[in-house]
This record gives sequence, structure tokens and C-alpha cells, in this order.
Amino acid sequence: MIDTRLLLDDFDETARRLARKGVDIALVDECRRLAEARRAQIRLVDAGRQEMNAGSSDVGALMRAGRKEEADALRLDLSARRANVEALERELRRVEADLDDAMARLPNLPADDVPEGRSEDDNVILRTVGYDPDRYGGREWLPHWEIAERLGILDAERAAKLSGTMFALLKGDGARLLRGLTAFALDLHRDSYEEIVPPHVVRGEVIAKTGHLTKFDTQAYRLRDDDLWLLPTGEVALVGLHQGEILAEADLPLRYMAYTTCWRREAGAAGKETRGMQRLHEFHKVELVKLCKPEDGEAEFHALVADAARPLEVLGLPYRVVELCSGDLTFSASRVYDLEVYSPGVGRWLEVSSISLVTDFQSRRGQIRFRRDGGGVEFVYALNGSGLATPRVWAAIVEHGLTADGTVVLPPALAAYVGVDTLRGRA
RNA sequence: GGAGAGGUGCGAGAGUGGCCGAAUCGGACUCACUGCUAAUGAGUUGACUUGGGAGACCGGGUCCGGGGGUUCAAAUCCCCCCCUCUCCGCCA
Repeated sequence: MIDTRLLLDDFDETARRLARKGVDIALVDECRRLAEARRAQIRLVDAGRQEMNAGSSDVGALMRAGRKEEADALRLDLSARRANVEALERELRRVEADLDDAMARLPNLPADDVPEGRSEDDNVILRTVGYDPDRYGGREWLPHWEIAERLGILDAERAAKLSGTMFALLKGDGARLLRGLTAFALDLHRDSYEEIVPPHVVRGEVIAKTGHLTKFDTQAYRLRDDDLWLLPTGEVALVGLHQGEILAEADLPLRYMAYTTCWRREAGAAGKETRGMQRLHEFHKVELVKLCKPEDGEAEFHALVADAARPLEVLGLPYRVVELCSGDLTFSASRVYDLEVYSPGVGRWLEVSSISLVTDFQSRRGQIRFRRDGGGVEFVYALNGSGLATPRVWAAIVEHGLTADGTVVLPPALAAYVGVDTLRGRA
């Protein structure tokens, strides 16, 4: 949620920035209208309440003075007037609900230097690391699902039998590769991020306040008999951790990581771009989250991008850093860099991390604040990104490591974590 | 899951219908005293919102776990929910 004050105090500038994200000016204007209506209504309600409060204390004073008849008369008078105030309050609640609905549809403001653009096609490739196109000529590269099924480390058929399409079942070395990858990633980040094992099931209220539960975001699975939801990403738990708190300036920045399972409905998404480990309803990921002071946001963002890229470098996987243009930015982000790993078997770049600077967009809704040493209270900035999203990295490792005899050679850094340096399957 | 007790400001903790945004103690901060620290004394110290003001500030409204209700008036009474503690049951 953005600050309604921006609409009231600096409407043109705010509308201009929102327009870069493709927001219809009519919606922005509607928000301003409701914000103004809310203020006007508050003035009416407050005046009414002030009258009632004054009258009530007069009743008390008259009672104490023993002037019971005058007190009773005033009491009846106030009783009659109460309905008016209640009507004003009802109207205020209605306006606030409308305002809230409208504001919930406004995305975060993009950072000013985010490249202009309408869609994915206008995103900017900032750099490409370790990618040599010549390397991919002259031999056949297979998609990971073929390699993995042949080695017996991935069983799509039985996964479908248990749970349907877009679920994975890993076996033997495949399972160990997943486990090794997560331990590897957690160890890599251990010096700068505190490791958390959160509950994987959270209240609707918590997920709603991180912005992952709206009319437009129906990714999360819900438990049937409770208002509890499966984590769509560890970010929900890590950002939700401090909801409703006022932190001390000295506590910041907070840097957390969590290895969690993530569940996403991915409604209607099954198709050729979801084969194998490309997109799953359930996957495993190490998530990185930071809460920091506003003035540290940009620096923490770039550090987070570097942190998210480090596993790819250590694993020797070719990747590129893409800055999302204004029109392709995520709803709650002011700036996003995607990390994409090259998948030679699929022949595409696969997104393995999306690093977002969320500014105060989440912390305003979640009321995550900090107190300056001087005394003032402000919203923290939130940042998040995958420290390692296993399915696609798993896939890239399998595809890149394929040798002529069908086995898969692991990056040296992983061997100790997986327990072998080559995946040979069962044969 | 059953029975009981509780949830108040940064912390502890009082407050069972009006004089309570809230005693008291502690913490933190400011000033005074002091060679420094400590000790002592005085003072300040919640959030949100709305209006006035250039601003320091000043006025109004809301908030005592969350939501509803009763009443002229609710931290206080009633209902629902969440959480914590104790006992019982169950259990990895």
C-alpha cells in the first residue's frame, strides 16, 4: 500500500509515477477522491464525538453534584443525539472500506531510474556472466527431465499419480542433490543472514499483509477447515515476522534467510513451459529477506543481488541479470532484478531469483516500523529475493553436467554436500 | 480436545462504569551537581489520525490482545475470536 498522503499532497507527481507502471489515471483519481472524502467525514465524526464526550462528562459532573434531574434530562438529550453520530460513523467506515479497496489496487511506485517500458520485451539485460554461446554448439543438449528420468532420479509419472501434474518426485541422487543444494546455499549465506525455520502454514491475516493474498493474487493454497494458508514463498514468513512491531534503529538492518517448501496454485498454467522442474506447485527454496532503513534501501538491494548471484557463480552456471522495466515490475516492488540461468536443454533462460526492493509498501500494510534514535517512527524498507530456488537450479545442474555416457558431473563445490561428484543413477 | 487463570505504555505492575491515555516502580533521555564514572535531585518519555501554525508547538478524535454489543459515559459490564499460563487428556 502506498501512502494516501502522496495522493493528497502531490497528486500529479504520484499519478505520473504510477502511470509508468501502467496504472489507469482514473483509478488514481478515484483514490484521491476517496481520501479527500475520508478526511471530510472524519471532521464531521470528530465534531459529533466531541459534543457527545463533552455532554457525557457534564452528566457525570451533575450526578456528582447531586443534580439528578438535570443529569437525567441531559442524558435523554444525548441519547437522542447518539443516532446522528452513529450514522456519521457508519458513513466513515463505508468510505474507509472503499478507500482501502481502491488503494489495494495501486501498486508500489517504481524507482525513478527504472527503465521505461511496457512489457517483458523492454526489460534490460544488465550483464551476462559465464555464458559462452559457442559452448552450446556441436553437441546435443537434453532437457533435464529426459536426463533425470533416464537416471531414475526424477519420476514425473508417480508424482502425477500422487498429486497431479506440476508436482515432482525426486529419488536417490536426485533427492540428495536437492538436499545438498539447500545446505550449500544456507552455508554460503550464513555469515550475513540469520537462518530461520518458520512455520510453513500461516494465518490469512499474515499473508494478506505481505500482499500475497488479494483478489488478484490467488496463488496461495488454503487449508479447508482453518484460516491457515500454505506458504507461497518464505518471504511471507520472514517479512511477516515483525508485523505490528516498532523496531529499534540499532536493530536494523535485519537479514534473514529461510529454507522452506513453497506452494503455489499456478492456476491454469500447465503446458509445455512447465515440464520437468520448470514450474511446480510445490518446490523448495532458500529465501533471503532484509528489513532496513529507507536510506539504506538501494545499497542493500545491490548487495542482495550480489548475494543471490553468488551461488550461481560458485556453481559455475551461466546466468544473466535482467532489470525489469517500469511496466513489467511486480506489483509491490519499486525495483526488480531477475537472475536467469541458462538452460541448454530447454534452450531458454530460466528465472531463478527475483530480487525486489519493496520500499515501505509491505511495511505500511503490515505496520513494521522502527524508531529513530532521535525519536521519530518510520516504516522500514523490505527487500526479498531467492537465495537459491532449487528446481530450476537443479535442472540447470543436471543439464550442464551431462556427459557422453549419460551421467551427470556435479560442480565441484557441491560434491561434498551431495556425497558424490557424479550422478550415475541406478544403472 | 476438556477445566481454570490471565493479556494494560519500553519493562514490571495498579486500575471493576465517569475525576483514566492510564497510579507506582524500573528503563531510556534531558538538565543540575561532579575532575571522570557512579550516586543524587528536577524534568521529559506511546502510537495513529484530524485541524491550526513557517516552525517549536497547540486543539480535537481514536487506541488498554482483536472484533462486535450495552450505556449519556467502557481498560472496567456482555458476546465472539486470537494468544499466554496452570491442571487433565492425547501425542511425534
